[in-house]
Amino acid sequence: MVSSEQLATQLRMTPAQIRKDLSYFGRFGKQGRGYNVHRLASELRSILGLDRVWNAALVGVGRLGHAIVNYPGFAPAGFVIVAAFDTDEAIVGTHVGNLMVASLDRIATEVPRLDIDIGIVAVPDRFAQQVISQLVDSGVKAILNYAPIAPKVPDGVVVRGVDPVLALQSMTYYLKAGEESRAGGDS
Amino acid sequence: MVSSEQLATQLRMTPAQIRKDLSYFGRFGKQGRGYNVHRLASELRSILGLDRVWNAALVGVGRLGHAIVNYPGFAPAGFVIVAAFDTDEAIVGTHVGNLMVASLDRIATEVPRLDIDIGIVAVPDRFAQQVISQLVDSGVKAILNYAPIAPKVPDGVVVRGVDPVLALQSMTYYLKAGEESRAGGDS
DNA sequence: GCGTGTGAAGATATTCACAGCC
DNA sequence: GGCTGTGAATATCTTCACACGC
Repeated sequence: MVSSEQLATQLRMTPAQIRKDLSYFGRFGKQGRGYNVHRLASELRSILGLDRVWNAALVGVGRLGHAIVNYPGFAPAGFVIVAAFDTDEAIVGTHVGNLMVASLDRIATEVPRLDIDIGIVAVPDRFAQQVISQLVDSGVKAILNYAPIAPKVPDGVVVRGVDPVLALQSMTYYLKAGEESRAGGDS
Repeated sequence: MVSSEQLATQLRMTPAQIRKDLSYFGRFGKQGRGYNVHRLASELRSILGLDRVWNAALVGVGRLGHAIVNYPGFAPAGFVIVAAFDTDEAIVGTHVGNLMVASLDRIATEVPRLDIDIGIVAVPDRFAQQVISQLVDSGVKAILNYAPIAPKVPDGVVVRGVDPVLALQSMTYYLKAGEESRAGGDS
Protein backbone atom coordinates (compact mmCIF):
# COMPACT_ATOMS: atom_id res chain seq x y z
CA MET A 1 0.00 0.00 0.00
CA VAL A 2 1.05 3.60 -0.59
CA SER A 3 -0.47 6.88 0.63
CA SER A 4 -1.01 10.05 -1.37
CA GLU A 5 1.53 11.57 1.02
CA GLN A 6 4.24 9.10 -0.03
CA LEU A 7 3.42 9.39 -3.73
CA ALA A 8 3.50 13.17 -3.45
CA THR A 9 6.95 13.17 -1.85
CA GLN A 10 8.38 10.92 -4.56
CA LEU A 11 6.79 12.85 -7.41
CA ARG A 12 7.44 16.24 -5.79
CA MET A 13 3.77 17.18 -5.70
CA THR A 14 1.22 17.77 -2.94
CA PRO A 15 -0.90 14.93 -1.54
CA ALA A 16 -4.08 16.84 -2.46
CA GLN A 17 -2.92 17.01 -6.08
CA ILE A 18 -2.38 13.26 -6.18
CA ARG A 19 -5.84 12.56 -4.77
CA LYS A 20 -7.63 15.06 -7.05
CA ASP A 21 -5.89 13.76 -10.15
CA LEU A 22 -6.73 10.14 -9.36
CA SER A 23 -10.30 11.00 -8.41
CA TYR A 24 -10.80 12.27 -11.95
CA PHE A 25 -10.55 8.71 -13.24
CA GLY A 26 -12.04 6.72 -10.37
CA ARG A 27 -11.83 5.77 -6.72
CA PHE A 28 -8.73 3.66 -6.36
CA GLY A 29 -7.92 4.11 -2.67
CA LYS A 30 -9.24 2.87 0.67
CA GLN A 31 -9.77 5.22 3.59
CA GLY A 32 -7.24 4.79 6.35
CA ARG A 33 -5.03 2.55 4.18
CA GLY A 34 -4.10 4.31 0.97
CA TYR A 35 -3.68 2.82 -2.49
CA ASN A 36 -2.80 -0.76 -3.39
CA VAL A 37 0.30 -0.33 -5.52
CA HIS A 38 -0.42 -3.22 -7.88
CA ARG A 39 -4.04 -2.32 -8.44
CA LEU A 40 -3.21 1.36 -8.91
CA ALA A 41 -0.45 0.63 -11.43
CA SER A 42 -2.69 -1.77 -13.29
CA GLU A 43 -5.64 0.65 -13.40
CA LEU A 44 -3.41 3.49 -14.57
CA ARG A 45 -1.80 1.36 -17.27
CA SER A 46 -5.25 0.48 -18.51
CA ILE A 47 -6.47 4.09 -18.45
CA LEU A 48 -3.36 5.31 -20.25
CA GLY A 49 -3.54 2.57 -22.89
CA LEU A 50 -0.26 1.01 -21.81
CA ASP A 51 -1.72 -2.49 -21.34
CA ARG A 52 -1.65 -3.38 -25.02
CA VAL A 53 0.64 -3.44 -28.03
CA TRP A 54 0.76 -0.51 -30.46
CA ASN A 55 2.10 -0.86 -34.01
CA ALA A 56 4.45 1.76 -35.39
CA ALA A 57 5.91 2.56 -38.79
CA LEU A 58 9.39 4.02 -39.17
CA VAL A 59 9.98 6.51 -41.96
CA GLY A 60 13.60 7.30 -42.75
CA VAL A 61 16.11 4.48 -42.52
CA GLY A 62 19.39 6.39 -42.32
CA ARG A 63 21.80 6.40 -39.38
CA LEU A 64 19.12 7.56 -36.96
CA GLY A 65 16.51 5.20 -38.38
CA HIS A 66 18.83 2.25 -37.86
CA ALA A 67 19.45 3.28 -34.28
CA ILE A 68 15.69 3.48 -33.73
CA VAL A 69 14.97 0.04 -35.16
CA ASN A 70 17.71 -1.47 -33.02
CA TYR A 71 16.74 0.40 -29.84
CA PRO A 72 15.79 -2.33 -27.36
CA GLY A 73 13.50 -0.13 -25.25
CA PHE A 74 10.42 -0.03 -27.46
CA ALA A 75 9.25 -3.65 -27.48
CA PRO A 76 9.19 -4.16 -23.68
CA ALA A 77 6.97 -1.07 -23.44
CA GLY A 78 4.53 -2.47 -26.01
CA PHE A 79 5.64 -0.51 -29.07
CA VAL A 80 6.49 -2.63 -32.10
CA ILE A 81 7.92 -1.27 -35.33
CA VAL A 82 6.17 -3.33 -37.99
CA ALA A 83 7.23 -1.46 -41.13
CA ALA A 84 10.05 0.75 -42.40
CA PHE A 85 9.93 3.19 -45.30
CA ASP A 86 12.49 5.25 -47.21
CA THR A 87 12.75 7.08 -50.53
CA ASP A 88 16.36 6.16 -51.25
CA GLU A 89 16.31 3.42 -53.92
CA ALA A 90 19.61 2.13 -52.55
CA ILE A 91 17.96 1.44 -49.20
CA VAL A 92 14.54 0.21 -50.36
CA GLY A 93 14.56 -3.58 -50.43
CA THR A 94 17.35 -3.93 -47.86
CA HIS A 95 16.75 -5.31 -44.40
CA VAL A 96 16.99 -3.55 -41.01
CA GLY A 97 16.47 -5.81 -38.04
CA ASN A 98 13.88 -8.25 -39.37
CA LEU A 99 12.12 -5.64 -41.51
CA MET A 100 12.35 -5.05 -45.23
CA VAL A 101 12.50 -1.38 -46.17
CA ALA A 102 9.62 -0.37 -48.43
CA SER A 103 9.23 2.59 -50.73
CA LEU A 104 7.53 5.68 -49.30
CA ASP A 105 4.59 5.42 -51.67
CA ARG A 106 3.57 2.15 -50.01
CA ILE A 107 2.62 3.99 -46.81
CA ALA A 108 -0.99 4.52 -47.87
CA THR A 109 -1.58 0.79 -48.40
CA GLU A 110 0.60 -0.58 -45.59
CA VAL A 111 -0.68 1.60 -42.73
CA PRO A 112 -4.25 0.20 -42.89
CA ARG A 113 -3.08 -3.33 -43.79
CA LEU A 114 -0.70 -3.61 -40.82
CA ASP A 115 -3.00 -1.68 -38.47
CA ILE A 116 -0.36 0.95 -37.79
CA ASP A 117 -1.20 3.45 -35.04
CA ILE A 118 1.99 5.51 -34.77
CA GLY A 119 4.40 7.06 -37.27
CA ILE A 120 8.04 7.49 -36.26
CA VAL A 121 9.68 10.15 -38.43
CA ALA A 122 13.48 10.16 -38.81
CA VAL A 123 13.95 11.87 -42.17
CA PRO A 124 16.01 14.99 -42.97
CA ASP A 125 14.39 18.21 -41.68
CA ARG A 126 13.17 19.47 -45.04
CA PHE A 127 11.16 16.29 -45.75
CA ALA A 128 9.60 15.94 -42.32
CA GLN A 129 6.42 17.98 -42.85
CA GLN A 130 5.66 16.21 -46.11
CA VAL A 131 6.22 12.74 -44.62
CA ILE A 132 4.10 13.58 -41.60
CA SER A 133 1.25 14.76 -43.83
CA GLN A 134 1.50 11.51 -45.79
CA LEU A 135 1.31 9.46 -42.59
CA VAL A 136 -1.66 11.45 -41.35
CA ASP A 137 -3.45 11.06 -44.69
CA SER A 138 -2.92 7.32 -44.41
CA GLY A 139 -4.73 7.23 -41.07
CA VAL A 140 -1.95 7.48 -38.50
CA LYS A 141 -3.17 9.36 -35.41
CA ALA A 142 0.13 9.78 -33.49
CA ILE A 143 3.55 10.97 -34.63
CA LEU A 144 6.90 10.64 -32.92
CA ASN A 145 8.97 13.28 -34.67
CA TYR A 146 12.78 13.30 -34.52
CA ALA A 147 13.13 16.29 -36.87
CA PRO A 148 13.63 19.72 -35.27
CA ILE A 149 10.46 21.23 -36.69
CA ALA A 150 6.97 21.87 -35.30
CA PRO A 151 4.82 20.09 -37.90
CA LYS A 152 1.32 21.21 -38.81
CA VAL A 153 -1.22 18.43 -38.25
CA PRO A 154 -5.03 18.34 -38.16
CA ASP A 155 -6.94 18.28 -34.85
CA GLY A 156 -7.15 14.79 -33.47
CA VAL A 157 -3.57 13.93 -34.38
CA VAL A 158 -1.08 14.03 -31.54
CA VAL A 159 2.61 14.81 -32.04
CA ARG A 160 5.60 14.46 -29.75
CA GLY A 161 9.04 15.69 -30.65
CA VAL A 162 12.35 14.16 -29.68
CA ASP A 163 14.74 17.07 -30.06
CA PRO A 164 17.78 17.36 -27.81
CA VAL A 165 18.55 20.90 -29.03
CA LEU A 166 15.09 22.10 -28.04
CA ALA A 167 15.56 20.42 -24.67
CA LEU A 168 18.85 22.29 -24.18
CA GLN A 169 17.31 25.57 -25.31
CA SER A 170 14.52 25.16 -22.78
CA MET A 171 17.11 25.14 -19.97
CA THR A 172 19.31 28.14 -20.79
CA TYR A 173 16.86 30.69 -19.39
CA TYR A 174 17.20 29.08 -15.97
CA LEU A 175 20.98 28.74 -16.32
CA LYS A 176 21.19 32.44 -17.04
CA ALA A 177 18.91 33.31 -14.12
CA GLY A 178 21.02 31.15 -11.80
CA GLU A 179 24.28 32.75 -12.88
CA GLU A 180 22.90 36.26 -12.39
CA SER A 181 21.63 35.58 -8.89
CA ARG A 182 25.01 34.12 -7.96
CA ALA A 183 26.94 37.02 -9.51
CA GLY A 184 24.65 39.87 -8.49
CA GLY A 185 23.02 38.69 -5.28
CA ASP A 186 23.50 40.64 -2.03
CA SER A 187 25.75 39.08 0.57
CA MET B 1 6.40 43.34 -39.02
CA VAL B 2 4.08 40.76 -37.52
CA SER B 3 0.93 41.15 -35.41
CA SER B 4 -0.07 39.17 -32.36
CA GLU B 5 -2.94 37.92 -34.52
CA GLN B 6 -0.55 36.40 -37.08
CA LEU B 7 1.75 34.92 -34.43
CA ALA B 8 -1.24 33.42 -32.65
CA THR B 9 -2.48 31.72 -35.80
CA GLN B 10 0.91 30.18 -36.54
CA LEU B 11 1.47 29.04 -32.95
CA ARG B 12 -2.15 27.97 -32.46
CA MET B 13 -2.72 30.33 -29.57
CA THR B 14 -4.87 33.43 -29.00
CA PRO B 15 -3.57 36.94 -29.77
CA ALA B 16 -4.20 37.99 -26.16
CA GLN B 17 -1.98 35.17 -24.96
CA ILE B 18 0.85 36.30 -27.23
CA ARG B 19 0.61 39.89 -26.02
CA LYS B 20 0.39 38.96 -22.31
CA ASP B 21 3.33 36.59 -22.54
CA LEU B 22 5.53 39.13 -24.30
CA SER B 23 4.45 41.92 -21.92
CA TYR B 24 5.91 39.91 -19.08
CA PHE B 25 9.41 40.54 -20.43
CA GLY B 26 9.04 43.96 -22.00
CA ARG B 27 7.29 46.13 -24.55
CA PHE B 28 8.43 44.90 -27.93
CA GLY B 29 5.60 46.08 -30.17
CA LYS B 30 4.40 49.33 -31.69
CA GLN B 31 0.71 50.30 -31.59
CA GLY B 32 -0.96 50.08 -34.95
CA ARG B 33 1.99 48.20 -36.50
CA GLY B 34 2.79 45.08 -34.51
CA TYR B 35 6.19 43.57 -33.78
CA ASN B 36 9.40 43.94 -35.77
CA VAL B 37 10.32 40.34 -36.50
CA HIS B 38 14.08 40.82 -36.28
CA ARG B 39 13.99 42.84 -33.10
CA LEU B 40 11.52 40.45 -31.48
CA ALA B 41 13.61 37.39 -32.36
CA SER B 42 16.75 39.09 -31.14
CA GLU B 43 15.19 40.20 -27.85
CA LEU B 44 13.76 36.76 -27.21
CA ARG B 45 17.07 35.05 -27.97
CA SER B 46 18.71 37.35 -25.48
CA ILE B 47 16.05 36.77 -22.81
CA LEU B 48 16.20 33.01 -23.27
CA GLY B 49 19.98 32.94 -23.16
CA LEU B 50 20.30 31.69 -26.74
CA ASP B 51 22.66 34.49 -27.82
CA ARG B 52 25.79 32.92 -26.36
CA VAL B 53 27.73 29.67 -26.25
CA TRP B 54 27.17 27.10 -23.51
CA ASN B 55 29.72 24.43 -22.66
CA ALA B 56 28.58 20.87 -22.10
CA ALA B 57 30.17 17.68 -20.82
CA LEU B 58 29.17 14.27 -22.15
CA VAL B 59 29.15 11.37 -19.73
CA GLY B 60 28.94 7.92 -21.28
CA VAL B 61 30.77 7.33 -24.54
CA GLY B 62 29.08 4.18 -25.83
CA ARG B 63 27.03 3.90 -29.02
CA LEU B 64 24.66 6.67 -27.95
CA GLY B 65 27.49 8.86 -26.67
CA HIS B 66 29.24 8.61 -30.01
CA ALA B 67 26.06 9.60 -31.82
CA ILE B 68 25.70 12.60 -29.52
CA VAL B 69 29.25 13.84 -30.08
CA ASN B 70 28.84 13.51 -33.83
CA TYR B 71 25.39 15.10 -33.93
CA PRO B 72 25.80 18.21 -36.06
CA GLY B 73 22.84 20.10 -34.55
CA PHE B 74 24.38 21.22 -31.26
CA ALA B 75 27.15 23.60 -32.36
CA PRO B 76 25.00 25.81 -34.64
CA ALA B 77 22.63 26.32 -31.70
CA GLY B 78 25.48 27.39 -29.43
CA PHE B 79 26.02 24.18 -27.48
CA VAL B 80 29.59 22.86 -27.51
CA ILE B 81 30.66 19.57 -26.00
CA VAL B 82 34.04 20.36 -24.47
CA ALA B 83 34.66 17.17 -22.50
CA ALA B 84 33.74 13.48 -22.53
CA PHE B 85 33.84 11.05 -19.61
CA ASP B 86 33.48 7.29 -19.19
CA THR B 87 34.29 4.63 -16.60
CA ASP B 88 35.32 1.94 -19.07
CA GLU B 89 39.13 1.72 -19.01
CA ALA B 90 39.05 0.50 -22.60
CA ILE B 91 37.41 3.77 -23.69
CA VAL B 92 39.24 6.24 -21.44
CA GLY B 93 42.11 7.78 -23.38
CA THR B 94 40.56 7.15 -26.80
CA HIS B 95 39.31 9.97 -29.01
CA VAL B 96 35.75 10.78 -30.10
CA GLY B 97 35.50 13.66 -32.53
CA ASN B 98 38.31 15.93 -31.35
CA LEU B 99 37.83 15.06 -27.68
CA MET B 100 39.86 12.72 -25.52
CA VAL B 101 37.73 10.59 -23.22
CA ALA B 102 38.59 11.17 -19.55
CA SER B 103 37.92 9.03 -16.51
CA LEU B 104 34.73 9.78 -14.55
CA ASP B 105 36.64 10.86 -11.46
CA ARG B 106 38.01 13.80 -13.39
CA ILE B 107 34.55 15.42 -13.55
CA ALA B 108 35.03 17.35 -10.31
CA THR B 109 38.17 19.07 -11.57
CA GLU B 110 37.25 19.47 -15.24
CA VAL B 111 33.79 20.99 -14.81
CA PRO B 112 35.08 24.15 -13.11
CA ARG B 113 38.26 24.28 -15.21
CA LEU B 114 36.40 24.15 -18.55
CA ASP B 115 33.50 26.29 -17.28
CA ILE B 116 30.98 23.58 -18.04
CA ASP B 117 27.32 24.56 -17.68
CA ILE B 118 25.48 21.46 -18.86
CA GLY B 119 25.87 17.72 -18.31
CA ILE B 120 24.71 15.34 -21.04
CA VAL B 121 24.10 11.89 -19.57
CA ALA B 122 24.20 8.85 -21.85
CA VAL B 123 25.12 6.05 -19.46
CA PRO B 124 23.23 2.79 -18.77
CA ASP B 125 20.05 3.35 -16.73
CA ARG B 126 21.38 1.99 -13.46
CA PHE B 127 24.31 4.45 -13.39
CA ALA B 128 22.36 7.53 -14.41
CA GLN B 129 21.34 8.79 -10.95
CA GLN B 130 24.85 8.42 -9.60
CA VAL B 131 26.43 10.20 -12.57
CA ILE B 132 23.89 13.01 -12.37
CA SER B 133 24.60 13.49 -8.66
CA GLN B 134 28.32 13.65 -9.45
CA LEU B 135 27.74 16.29 -12.13
CA VAL B 136 25.56 18.34 -9.80
CA ASP B 137 28.14 18.10 -7.00
CA SER B 138 30.73 19.42 -9.44
CA GLY B 139 28.64 22.52 -10.10
CA VAL B 140 26.63 21.67 -13.21
CA LYS B 141 23.24 23.39 -13.11
CA ALA B 142 21.51 21.73 -16.09
CA ILE B 143 21.24 18.09 -17.13
CA LEU B 144 20.20 16.60 -20.45
CA ASN B 145 19.30 13.05 -19.50
CA TYR B 146 19.02 10.27 -22.10
CA ALA B 147 18.33 7.54 -19.50
CA PRO B 148 14.68 6.58 -18.91
CA ILE B 149 14.65 7.59 -15.26
CA ALA B 150 13.40 10.66 -13.36
CA PRO B 151 16.54 11.65 -11.47
CA LYS B 152 16.47 13.35 -8.08
CA VAL B 153 18.29 16.69 -8.15
CA PRO B 154 18.45 19.63 -5.72
CA ASP B 155 16.38 22.78 -6.27
CA GLY B 156 18.05 25.11 -8.71
CA VAL B 157 19.17 22.31 -11.02
CA VAL B 158 17.10 21.87 -14.15
CA VAL B 159 16.69 18.53 -15.93
CA ARG B 160 15.29 17.62 -19.33
CA GLY B 161 14.81 14.07 -20.49
CA VAL B 162 15.16 12.72 -23.99
CA ASP B 163 13.14 9.53 -23.86
CA PRO B 164 11.30 8.30 -26.94
CA VAL B 165 9.42 5.63 -24.98
CA LEU B 166 8.03 8.21 -22.58
CA ALA B 167 7.03 10.31 -25.59
CA LEU B 168 5.16 7.33 -27.07
CA GLN B 169 3.52 6.53 -23.74
CA SER B 170 2.27 10.10 -23.47
CA MET B 171 0.31 9.64 -26.71
CA THR B 172 -1.49 6.32 -26.18
CA TYR B 173 -4.22 7.82 -23.98
CA TYR B 174 -5.29 10.01 -26.89
CA LEU B 175 -4.97 7.15 -29.38
CA LYS B 176 -7.28 5.08 -27.23
CA ALA B 177 -9.74 7.95 -26.83
CA GLY B 178 -9.76 8.48 -30.60
CA GLU B 179 -10.40 4.81 -31.34
CA GLU B 180 -13.29 4.65 -28.90
CA SER B 181 -15.04 7.71 -30.27
CA ARG B 182 -14.71 6.28 -33.79
CA ALA B 183 -15.98 2.84 -32.74
CA GLY B 184 -18.71 3.95 -30.34
CA GLY B 185 -19.86 7.30 -31.70
CA ASP B 186 -23.45 7.87 -32.87
CA SER B 187 -23.99 8.10 -36.62
C1' DG C 1 -7.74 53.18 -38.25
C1' DC C 2 -4.89 49.57 -36.37
C1' DG C 3 -2.89 46.86 -32.94
C1' DT C 4 -0.34 47.01 -28.56
C1' DG C 5 -0.23 46.78 -23.48
C1' DT C 6 -2.96 46.08 -19.56
C1' DG C 7 -6.43 46.30 -15.79
C1' DA C 8 -10.72 43.74 -14.93
C1' DA C 9 -13.58 39.63 -15.66
C1' DG C 10 -13.92 35.01 -16.30
C1' DA C 11 -12.18 30.25 -16.41
C1' DT C 12 -9.00 26.65 -14.59
C1' DA C 13 -6.20 24.62 -11.46
C1' DT C 14 -4.48 23.93 -6.88
C1' DT C 15 -4.87 23.71 -1.99
C1' DC C 16 -7.51 23.43 2.17
C1' DA C 17 -10.12 21.05 5.38
C1' DC C 18 -13.19 17.72 6.85
C1' DA C 19 -17.05 14.10 6.66
C1' DG C 20 -16.95 9.42 6.16
C1' DC C 21 -15.08 4.88 5.95
C1' DC C 22 -11.53 1.34 6.92
C1' DG D 1 -6.28 6.61 14.32
C1' DG D 2 -5.31 7.11 9.46
C1' DC D 3 -6.23 8.43 4.93
C1' DT D 4 -9.38 8.88 1.02
C1' DG D 5 -12.57 11.59 -1.81
C1' DT D 6 -14.53 15.93 -2.41
C1' DG D 7 -16.99 20.44 -1.89
C1' DA D 8 -15.39 25.14 -0.71
C1' DA D 9 -11.76 28.61 -0.73
C1' DT D 10 -7.55 30.27 -2.99
C1' DA D 11 -4.53 31.01 -6.33
C1' DT D 12 -3.13 31.05 -11.04
C1' DC D 13 -3.88 31.45 -15.85
C1' DT D 14 -6.51 32.98 -19.86
C1' DT D 15 -9.57 35.96 -22.26
C1' DC D 16 -11.94 40.28 -22.77
C1' DA D 17 -12.20 44.88 -23.95
C1' DC D 18 -10.53 49.35 -24.33
C1' DA D 19 -7.39 53.58 -23.55
C1' DC D 20 -3.59 55.05 -25.85
C1' DG D 21 0.18 55.72 -29.25
C1' DC D 22 1.51 55.12 -34.00
